[in-house]
Amino acid sequence: MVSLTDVAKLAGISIATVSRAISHPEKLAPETLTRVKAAMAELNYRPNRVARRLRQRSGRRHLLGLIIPDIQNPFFAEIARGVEDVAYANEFAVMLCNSDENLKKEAFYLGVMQSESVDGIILPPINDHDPAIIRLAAAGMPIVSVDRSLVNSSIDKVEVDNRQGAFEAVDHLLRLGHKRVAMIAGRQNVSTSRERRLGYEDALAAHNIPLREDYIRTGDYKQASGHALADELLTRAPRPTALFVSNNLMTVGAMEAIHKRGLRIPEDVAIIGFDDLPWAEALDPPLTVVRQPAYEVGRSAAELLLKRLSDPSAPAAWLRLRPKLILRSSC
Amino acid sequence: MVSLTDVAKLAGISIATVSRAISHPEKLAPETLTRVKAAMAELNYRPNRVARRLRQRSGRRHLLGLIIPDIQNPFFAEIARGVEDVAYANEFAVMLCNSDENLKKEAFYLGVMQSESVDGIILPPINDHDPAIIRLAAAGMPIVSVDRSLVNSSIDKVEVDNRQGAFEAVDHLLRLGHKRVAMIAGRQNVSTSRERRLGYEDALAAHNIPLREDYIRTGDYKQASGHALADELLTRAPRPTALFVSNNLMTVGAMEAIHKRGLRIPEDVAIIGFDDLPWAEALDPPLTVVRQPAYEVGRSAAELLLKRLSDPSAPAAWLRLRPKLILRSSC
DNA sequence: TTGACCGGAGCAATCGTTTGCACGGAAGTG
DNA sequence: CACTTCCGTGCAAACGATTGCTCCGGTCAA
Repeated sequence: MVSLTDVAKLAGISIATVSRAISHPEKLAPETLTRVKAAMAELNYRPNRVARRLRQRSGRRHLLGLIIPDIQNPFFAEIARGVEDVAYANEFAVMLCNSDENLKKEAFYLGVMQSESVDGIILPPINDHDPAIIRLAAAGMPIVSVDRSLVNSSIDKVEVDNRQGAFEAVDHLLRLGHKRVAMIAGRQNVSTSRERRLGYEDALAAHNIPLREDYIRTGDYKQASGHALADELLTRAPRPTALFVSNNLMTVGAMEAIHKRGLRIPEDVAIIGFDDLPWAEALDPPLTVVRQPAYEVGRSAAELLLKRLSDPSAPAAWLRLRPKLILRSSC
Repeated sequence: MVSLTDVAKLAGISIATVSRAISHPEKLAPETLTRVKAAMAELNYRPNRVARRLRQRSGRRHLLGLIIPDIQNPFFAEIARGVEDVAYANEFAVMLCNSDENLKKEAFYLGVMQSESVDGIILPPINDHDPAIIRLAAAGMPIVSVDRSLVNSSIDKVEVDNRQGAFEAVDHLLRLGHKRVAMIAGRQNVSTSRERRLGYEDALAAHNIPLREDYIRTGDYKQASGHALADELLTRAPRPTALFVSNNLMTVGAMEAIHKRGLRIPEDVAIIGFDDLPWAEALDPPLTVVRQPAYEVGRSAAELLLKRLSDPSAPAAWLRLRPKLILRSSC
């Protein structure tokens, strides 16, 4: 690797001046600057990001951390793309890790990121009280929580209006005439799942339909869970005529369960999912969903984080994006 | 951040000894070791990875780079998981970037990785001659190419037997009695696409079916491309009775096109895709595919890279994994 | 003429580790 | 008892950058 020293030697100048040629070019005599630039070009010099990060104060290290539950979930993959695109446009690198919704794993990666001297971290908290995050934020690490939120914390956050989204979904079903709408909910210790459930309840109430507890089943987030819970719900008497499923993978699982029972969608059972899928169009039938603007969530989070770095004392920002109902043919 | 100095002070000892307590504990007097350990625990000391990487020689820096075309493609997401799981099991961090199949972007990220002092890089080359990679490898950077290969280079690689996979797919169609099997191929400047096309030709030849050039269309890798090319192929006279599509996203696009024309799968047109999808089961109809062991590709690549780091002079390894035909209901 | 000021450049400390070398004392050997 | 050997530890030099401070020569105003 070519270092400052090599460039300095070639240009016949001190390394301090070479360094300034990069970060404060206005401080050099024009003639010196061109000489240094020529030397850098000749040697194909590239600053060493590691050394730079070691020396730099926080906020100027050009590295940011992103911890997501699972990169194989298209929702998080889309967030990741949003974050990355903004990051690289600003010459930040991104360090990405998967927590698998596991607090220990998350804590481990938070440690790695600290130890890698990231400028800040973007992540969906695993639950409302995620202690590792709260501690880290209190210690001064810039953090932006996305998707889910932490209770009574004053960190920057980007969320989606889950309650509203769920309301629209269920409202749509009810307007189509469905009277028996069941729900497969997600882990109730994450804010999004709770809000989606509230939205479901709101919609029922708005249509004067009594809430039936046996029409609500709570799972985790995995495909298998959606499959199993749909199976259960479809044995209820009377059988629900529509299903509202709280996340993408569980929706796919639920569709499988419906197909396996030989029921037709939407004739026998209508289904609507939270989160869009890139191939929702090709599913059987094309799936009606509440689409979250995941890319924008990632983009906004990264922008918020960069803003925070340049102004650490600004009040915490709270962005709330609107989801959108996408009608296809499953209802 | 707590540093070696803090621990050293608390333990009443020099930083050199504290450092050795971590990397060469056997060199310390047992009593000293316990004292140091106690101090580290009390202060909750965590070594600074940046400083460590700056000092360490290549191969012991505990960071590896992964450049993939697009994290939103489930195939690459699965590879990424394989890489990450192995990496973190060995206490390596992973730096992940998306090249978008763009040589410039790739070259940029290769630069970033060099500058981040990664120990090695895993990536599918964008094309056969990818100059930036070849140059970097020649300069001594350990590189493992996955999925696709570089011409006449002696770097470690992990591939899938694409020709065999394609053969099995098309052979399956022909055995079912299809006589007119069309193919949507991928970019012919990547090895995998070419091999898949060869496998297609092999199968036709094995069944004594003449190759019709107008039954082959070449696209890129995107959904839209699959859609458009399927549209074209379906206007051929006589119309193909089966489609073999060379990658996952194009397959979804092709399915859309078939549906849009009101044709039924598999009655009017059978379809078989290369690459599995997590929700292939829920597609209309459940999609028969050639499944690549993507997770294993990632895992093996990471293992190969780690092995390479511990033995830089070993001859280049070349792993070839077998894909598997997964029968569902689209044929 | 003198002193203040300024622009441009270099010196050297610093970030947190790792590690070759030196040193001191204890143990072993003849 | 003198000499080597060895073990445990510390000193200090790296790694590659950034940056406060100093220094030097020139300009300008009084």
